[in-house]
Amino acid sequence: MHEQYQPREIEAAAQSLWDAQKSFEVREQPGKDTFYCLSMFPYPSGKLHMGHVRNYTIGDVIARYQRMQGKNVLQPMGWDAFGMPAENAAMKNQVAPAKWTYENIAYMKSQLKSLGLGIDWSREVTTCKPDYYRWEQWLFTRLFEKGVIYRKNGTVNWDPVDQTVLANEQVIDGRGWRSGALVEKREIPMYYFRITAYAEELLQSLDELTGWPEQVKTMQRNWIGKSFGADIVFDYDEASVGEAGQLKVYSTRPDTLMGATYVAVAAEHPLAQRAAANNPELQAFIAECKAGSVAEADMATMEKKGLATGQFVVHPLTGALLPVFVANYVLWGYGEGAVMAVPAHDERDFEFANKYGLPIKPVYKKIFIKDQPRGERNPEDQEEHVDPAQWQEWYAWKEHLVTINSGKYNDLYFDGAFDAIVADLEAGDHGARKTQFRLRDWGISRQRYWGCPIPIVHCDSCGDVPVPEDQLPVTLPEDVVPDGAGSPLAKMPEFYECSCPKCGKPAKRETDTMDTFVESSWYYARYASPTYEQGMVDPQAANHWLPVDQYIGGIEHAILHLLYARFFHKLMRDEGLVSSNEPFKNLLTQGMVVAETYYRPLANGGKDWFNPADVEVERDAKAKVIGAKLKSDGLPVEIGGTEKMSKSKNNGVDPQAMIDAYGADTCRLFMMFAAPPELSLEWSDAGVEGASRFLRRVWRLAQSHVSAGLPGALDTGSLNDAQKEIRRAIHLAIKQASQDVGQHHKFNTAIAQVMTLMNVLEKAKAESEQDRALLQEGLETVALLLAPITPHICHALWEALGKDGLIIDAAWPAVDESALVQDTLTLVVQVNGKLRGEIQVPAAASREEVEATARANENVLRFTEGLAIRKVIVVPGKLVNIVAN
RNA sequence: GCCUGGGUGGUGAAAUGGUAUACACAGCGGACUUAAACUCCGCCGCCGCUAAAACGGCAUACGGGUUCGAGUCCCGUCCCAGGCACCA
Repeated sequence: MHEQYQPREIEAAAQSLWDAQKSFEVREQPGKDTFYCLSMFPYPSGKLHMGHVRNYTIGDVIARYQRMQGKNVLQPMGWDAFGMPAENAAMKNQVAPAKWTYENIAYMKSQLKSLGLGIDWSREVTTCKPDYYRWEQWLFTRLFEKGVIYRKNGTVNWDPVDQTVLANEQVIDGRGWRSGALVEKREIPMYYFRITAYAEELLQSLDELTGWPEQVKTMQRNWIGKSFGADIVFDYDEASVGEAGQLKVYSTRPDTLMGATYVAVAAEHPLAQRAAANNPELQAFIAECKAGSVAEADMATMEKKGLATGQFVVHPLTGALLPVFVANYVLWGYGEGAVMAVPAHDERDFEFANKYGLPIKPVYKKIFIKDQPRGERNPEDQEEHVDPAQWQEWYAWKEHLVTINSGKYNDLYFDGAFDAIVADLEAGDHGARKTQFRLRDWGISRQRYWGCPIPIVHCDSCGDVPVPEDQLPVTLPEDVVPDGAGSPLAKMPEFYECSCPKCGKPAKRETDTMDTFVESSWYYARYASPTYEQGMVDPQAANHWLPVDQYIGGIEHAILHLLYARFFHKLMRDEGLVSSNEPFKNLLTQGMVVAETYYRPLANGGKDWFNPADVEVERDAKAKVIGAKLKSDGLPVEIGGTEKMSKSKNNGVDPQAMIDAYGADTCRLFMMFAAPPELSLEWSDAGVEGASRFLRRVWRLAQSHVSAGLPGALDTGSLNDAQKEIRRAIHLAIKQASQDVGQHHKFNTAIAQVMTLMNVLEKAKAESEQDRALLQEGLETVALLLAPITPHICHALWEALGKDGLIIDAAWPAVDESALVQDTLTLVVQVNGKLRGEIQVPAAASREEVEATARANENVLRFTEGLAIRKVIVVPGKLVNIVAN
């Protein structure tokens, strides 16, 4: 064993041994428990960033821990290789996206290997390769024939200068990112996955996902957004509209229909179009509604504007005429493209009504009633105006709402009003109860080059014809450099000119590609049989490994990716490819990696961002940060706060520099120790130094222990008190680290336990053979507990400690409960909840004995003097609280 | 705007409703060293009292509430972050 800790040599040796022995290549082993540990695969953007390192370290720790539990562990890796950044890089550097992507993959793969991840590289999957996407195209054609995929118009951001469709990200303050032109909304035909047909199941089966964070399930539930309401039909007022007809709206609040004072329609709605025909003002407003991006955040934060059409519709219950407005916040393509407005009970409608002087008619009032089942009015009910202070004391009185100003529907609670009004609408054929979802069908057409071609041929005679299986894949040419104006494929006759698979006549191939979320929706299943050529997945292999036991990835994927993957799994299930209902049994969502930002304001109002590595932080005597200056010129810079590491803020720290300087183990240890996985992690150079220091301490202790020769076996029956304390520390660490790693994935506290154990072991005597045998047990424990986190150093320690076999094949240590037993316990004593002293009691002491000892405590007597003791609360093993006044 | 989280020392953080600040980092003091690095030892929330301690008071974003006891549960407010369907 070398005297100094030399991470470079140790890590290279361990990694080449694992490589040579194919230690992490797995195959199906019937009868052995499987554990499929999956981290979200990276987009090959160039080099690894800190988020990747964190994500894959967490996954690797879990995978290695499960292996030590005796499981057959599958941990694969691949590349989410299609996407926009490759096209942007291509335009900037005049390189084809394919070349750029493959070079990035090669470099990032070498980086991942240097981290020492226990990955089965024989299963590597790359989504931009035809042997992967051909199966995506195959499934597409099956689903198209089944009607799960269909074509309709959708709204996109249109850059009128570049003549191209823009992603939401490419629209900055309503303008195209390259041209600077004002963006418009435009309708184009697109293909859609009918995800809404699975809305109910996607909602219901969230309940089965007991291994998912509640937070993520709540977000998905709200996203799917099941609501109970009614369609409500308003007849056109023929005099003002000029023709007969009906306007349909959906509302979750038909109970407030009596308070509706106007209706609002989208700019594209037929009523709006008709009214605009000879109304230039309305035409201008409709044009204005088309400006801006399609992003919902933009729509929701923009100023709510509207314009009266001069048209009216008839209230289905009262016969009153309600004015029809065109409003920019009503979206065509969401529901009916029209809403009824109840200003008294909806904040947005209230604001709008005030702005345009529309009537506001309340149909509910507050009452306070004695708490009892809803629907039963109590003769003692209080009408409004109960003093809130008084009300809080009368806890039995609860606030409820009952209808007013609603004619025959007066004096009802929500349910009663809802039912009565919907019943009348149904009877009058002007509405119907309806359950609706907020979830919309998934539009997957992209007018881009670097994506999976949509396998459809457009034939003048036969319509949209899916490409037959024997003509798949539709291969994407890999030597194209896009120019940012429209889709390159649409300008390549050699790509789109073809003949109809049905009738053989000349036809045109679809030139749109698929949303890259499609590839990432099923890669986890392909890993089970990555080279299978007879189908999308080998059902036998897929069912052996799936569902994924542990999925790990960023919280930013809580909705879209995770919902699409769940949807795809159900599609594959319904194709007979997999037998499970859900793809991911347990989910761990990691927080972001953030770092401080530094900048200097520029004359043009912008900011010049400096990398933390180039900045020197100034502190006061108490080490509080008081300023920062640039290392190169020594002049001050502004501190911009901690943010997600990004190119735009120039606060990224390259993980490679850390790996090169300290080694993979230090890097992994720091990442796991700095914060629990779910929290965001702040970058700290000093923290890395600390992690490195700890590993050197472990190495030094092991080295001095081993250099004196390995001791004989430990005799646990003849330990002195000091040795018992040390052995207790060893097994306490095992117990707590096992819980932290195995159950809660709190690697930071598990590491803290091992650090505490190291503090004990370093102070332990190493004189007698028994001392040294105990130290041997302690060091073996440290190596085993750290093995998943810092696998290289532990690999070397295991060998140095004279153990047979590799530590990757060793079992996770077991707790010896007898080592944890204590004779006396320390309890704290409180008086009225305030800490007043400590007492020592025998572990077996009765409640009475504990109470008596507590009451006899000097400080307790001081604080209870002159007071009557009302109550004594004894929490076994913890504390005594004496209540006195 | 809507949905979901978060806010604890100088910093990262810890705490099944039961001793708030474990474990680290930074800082300060000391030992070792020709010197430095490494390493080791000690101190380290704020305030009061004190020669020093003992001791006491106050602190978990802010304001209320429930409880013998609240960082943790409930109500309200503020701030920060993630997502919002074409970034991945």
